[in-house]
Amino acid sequence: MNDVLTPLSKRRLKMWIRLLGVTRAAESQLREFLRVTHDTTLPRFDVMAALYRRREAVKMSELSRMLLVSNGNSTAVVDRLEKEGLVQRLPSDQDRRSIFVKLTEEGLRRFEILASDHEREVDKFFGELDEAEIDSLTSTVKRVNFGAHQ
Amino acid sequence: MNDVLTPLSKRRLKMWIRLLGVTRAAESQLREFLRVTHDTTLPRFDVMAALYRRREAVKMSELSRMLLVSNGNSTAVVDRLEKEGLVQRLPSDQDRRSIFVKLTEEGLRRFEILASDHEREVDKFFGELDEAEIDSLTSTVKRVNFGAHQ
DNA sequence: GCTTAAAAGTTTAAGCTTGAAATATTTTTT
DNA sequence: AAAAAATATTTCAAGCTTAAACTTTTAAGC
Repeated sequence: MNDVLTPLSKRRLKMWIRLLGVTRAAESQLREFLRVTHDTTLPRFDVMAALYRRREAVKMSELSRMLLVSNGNSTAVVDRLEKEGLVQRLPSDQDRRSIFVKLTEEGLRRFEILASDHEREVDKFFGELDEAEIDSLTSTVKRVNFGAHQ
Repeated sequence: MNDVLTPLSKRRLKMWIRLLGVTRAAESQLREFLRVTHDTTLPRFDVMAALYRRREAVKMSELSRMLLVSNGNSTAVVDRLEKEGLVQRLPSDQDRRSIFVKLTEEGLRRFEILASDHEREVDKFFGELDEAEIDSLTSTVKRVNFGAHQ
């Protein structure tokens, strides 16, 4: 199964398939969790998390870059969060093309609860992995990120 | 950065965020590749790959299970592949509720080309990783899969 | 200053995805 | 055998996602 005779490219492929499987399973569990216990979705959580991390207003385009999604996508998700009163758009003084987004008071409050529950859920999913495995996986994956993609 | 004082749950969270980032970047590159050079999509590729792996007709419900997607999702993607003449539905003799799907001749031909190009693209994306890293990552991820999820 | 190019965001059409409801069939219970 | 429960798939509405087209604004080159 871990055949040293198997070409490297095939092993990379198998790795990718595994990786994709785990990621989808985790996303599925988190989506279900967010839906059932917090009546929200993963994309909305992701946007709120990105805004929370910065703690300051973020430009729409920067948000898209942070989340690796298209601009149109950010627009749609932010639209919904705005309708729910969790984020607000702010025009820029410097550049009238730009629009900043930030969490509202309510959004901030909600996210902090959300985040700790989310962390617990992630912890549950990856509970099998010990310290060494976590750190090794993190650093390996980090190396892939540094490979100049696109 | 790799702080041993950081609680395990926080490190699991960081790992998950990294993992998600890499997976999305890879999916994005593969999607682009499939679109530009083969005029197809990742979900269609995934369905064809699942059917190819079995080499035999697969029940709709089994297909959904293999891909970790909902039944409605499989129905939609298979609909499109069927319209393109790449897969066909076959009613079951045993159980008139069940429907089998399989690649057509044309679908088989197309997939074999697709698959080798896809493998090359995956290889390109994960090119940074050496043998040891690949195998370590694969086995770690495999361990997560075995944790009785859901 | 004027023209052209570039950048920021939104809109649009098409496809993907989900969970829930609906349909049809089979199996189990009574 | 009839009723009830379970299973297999599809349909539906809503939301997510993308690439491409479009609008507005800014920057660069002349």
